[in-house]
Amino acid sequence: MQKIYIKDLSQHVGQEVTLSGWLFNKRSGGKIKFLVLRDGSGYLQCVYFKGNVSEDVFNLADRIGQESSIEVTGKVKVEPRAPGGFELDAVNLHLISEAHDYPITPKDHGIEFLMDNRHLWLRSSKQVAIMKIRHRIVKAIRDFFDERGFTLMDPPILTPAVCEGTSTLFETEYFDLGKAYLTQSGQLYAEAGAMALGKVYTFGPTFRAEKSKTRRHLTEFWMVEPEVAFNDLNADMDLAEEFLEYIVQTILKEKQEELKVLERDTSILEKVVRPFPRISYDQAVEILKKNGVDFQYGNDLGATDETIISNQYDRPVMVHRYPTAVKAFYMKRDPENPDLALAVDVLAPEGCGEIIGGSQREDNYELLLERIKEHNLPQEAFEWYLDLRRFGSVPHAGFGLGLERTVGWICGLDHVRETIPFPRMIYRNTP
RNA sequence: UCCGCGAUAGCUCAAUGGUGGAGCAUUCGGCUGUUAACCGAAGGGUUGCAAGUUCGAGUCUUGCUCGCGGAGCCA
Repeated sequence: MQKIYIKDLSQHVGQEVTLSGWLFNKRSGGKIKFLVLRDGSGYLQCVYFKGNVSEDVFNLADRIGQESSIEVTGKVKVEPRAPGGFELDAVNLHLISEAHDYPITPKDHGIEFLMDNRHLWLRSSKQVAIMKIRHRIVKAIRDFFDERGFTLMDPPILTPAVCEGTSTLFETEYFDLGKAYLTQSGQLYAEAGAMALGKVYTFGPTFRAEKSKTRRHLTEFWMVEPEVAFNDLNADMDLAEEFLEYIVQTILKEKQEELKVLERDTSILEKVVRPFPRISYDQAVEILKKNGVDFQYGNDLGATDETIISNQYDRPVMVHRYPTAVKAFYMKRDPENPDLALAVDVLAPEGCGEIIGGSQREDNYELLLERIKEHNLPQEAFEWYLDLRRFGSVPHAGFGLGLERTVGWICGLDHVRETIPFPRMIYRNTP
């Protein structure tokens, strides 16, 4: 028999079909049982009338517990009273594996309990919706760059130490070569790729051993990092803007059902269209001062500062030209004011904070070497990176987008821990 | 790392320093249209760990452990 999934039931109205899945919920009358089946593609209410099935089947329907795996057979009918609009008039029930005392009941649970049971929590309808949206965002990201002539280029996960200090890097032994570290970013490798292929993007997991305990931080998260030869900061911002619009509009178009499960207010997402406001760091500081924040010029924007700024707008806001002191060594200085870096952060609305950080890169050999020395970085570790400026250096720019923060924003979640199947955080690395 | 809050039944929570309860879940019974179904009954406890105050501690004090919220940190 052909395998049928719940999402395709509209094509089988009036037919007798068999579906397999798990018992999601059960309600019963004396001679009627409502078994809600889930199969990963949807939910289906199956009705067992005492007179329509054998006594064994009816007793089985009465007995099995939540999350028992089953195979149901019956006739598909349109039924406005059933969730989803379709119902199965069941004639048979086959038990695959019986379950009892499933810990996650259809009532409220605390976050600690749910996180301890993350492997089971993933079966809940909201978690299923989040995972489907995450998947679609990943596809939208790849489609966007693939359709625009970018080449996906995977950077290494294991890297030598190249950043300032090792306190935020996860460390591991690497044969006779000493220590290796889990990557924090594929950017420097993406720059090498851009010099080879013009337009590249990296997309993979990155790791930060920061002792951050906030709703926006994971120790292991996914980042997509495009890098484009001959782009300047403005072109970088154009790309970021088009990219975010594409992702949000794609999800709005294709994932309405999941957004509804998540009770997401989509009117906010509908406003995410170009152009996004672009303000300089100096203008951002003015906004903070107008809102009564005692902000020290030259500092980086804190979480609450970002919220105040993004609340001024109904769509993502791009803040550019930060003081060089708070930004990375490889960012190019603004030729009109060497105290500023040609950097941009994109802040998502609704207090979600930074989801993109990018910059035009320093392409001058001498200036880059100077910055490496200023930051007390080991020059020998950067010789390969300096080579990119020795041999055919060009202006180039790129950015990094945090996948989990983006998923959290689009899904309207208040914590990134639900945006990845098995989150890794400072105080949790199980299950 | 800092500030704040918390830990009581499988889960979510209640309990004036004086006999530890409820809802859900589980088990049993009832119900032919339920929508987190409903109705009736039963079982279920080393109140996170250790010490202290007290005639008496789930409740007050101290320490520890674990977690949660926030901050800092965060190319």
